[in-house]
Amino acid sequence: MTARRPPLPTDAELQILRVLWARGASTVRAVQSALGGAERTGYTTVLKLLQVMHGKRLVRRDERERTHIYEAAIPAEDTQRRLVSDLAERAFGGSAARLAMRALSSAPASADELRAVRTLLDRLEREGDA
Amino acid sequence: MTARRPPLPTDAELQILRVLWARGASTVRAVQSALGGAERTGYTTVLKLLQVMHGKRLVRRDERERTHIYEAAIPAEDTQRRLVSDLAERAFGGSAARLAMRALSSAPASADELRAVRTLLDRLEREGDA
DNA sequence: TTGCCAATACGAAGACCTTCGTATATCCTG
DNA sequence: CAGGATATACGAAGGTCTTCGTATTGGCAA
Repeated sequence: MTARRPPLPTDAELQILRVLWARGASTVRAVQSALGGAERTGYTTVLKLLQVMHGKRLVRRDERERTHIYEAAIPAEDTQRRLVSDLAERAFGGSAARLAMRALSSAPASADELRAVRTLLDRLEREGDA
Repeated sequence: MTARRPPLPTDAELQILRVLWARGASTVRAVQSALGGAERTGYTTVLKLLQVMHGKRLVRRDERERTHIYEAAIPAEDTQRRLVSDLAERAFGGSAARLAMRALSSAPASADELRAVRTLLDRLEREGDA
């Protein structure tokens, strides 16, 4: 059997992953600061979360130094894809396209973003033809 | 103050809402059957869920007859929009457009669906110009 | 060396979700 | 009218998630 893919991150876990994706490998302390400091989240809370995430293989950990360094085990793109698929499954009968349309029509997107979507669409239709 | 909007549905709640959206107002028994019968979900489980959802105002209930009739309190479109916004917030820095792109590039969409997305895009860009 | 600060590990509390058992009421059939 | 089937109500168990307190260890400065 191959190494299992980790489960989808929970809410608090996703918050931490966002920090790790943005900052790259980080200490617990750095993650905690990025989350808004002690006002928002206690240090041991972040630590515990990272430990749990390590158990789930959502993050990797470098323990060579006393102060451990954590980094996301899975790129943002992959995780985002899986989150979207999950939502499509749960709320859109499995159709990611319907989900995408709901997303586009729900929030006002900038002209730049709309252009980017169109470019992507062009590419997808070309590939579909091929 | 105006009537509060209900919270986002949980997983099991969403499953039930999907039945109510598809079938319209239904009895507990009908929902349970639609979910795959007793093999999949016990009757009292569905009942309890609907009672909880009623408490959260996710569903409305007609109690005039002994056998209550439940219906979704919020249309599928609205709830889907809120679910998408929530995910955009949690995993895409608030950008629904980036979420849409991830959705489109993650799952193969049919040509029909791609056309529909393009049409929607046309409309959005027109409205943006206006 | 002693004592302090910072880090990790661990456990447990409290919240929410899902599931189901049981109690009770109501209806219908014979 | 009695008995069974079917309905609702309620409580509680078991799971997961998030939070934090406390214990312990390692390093460093005076």
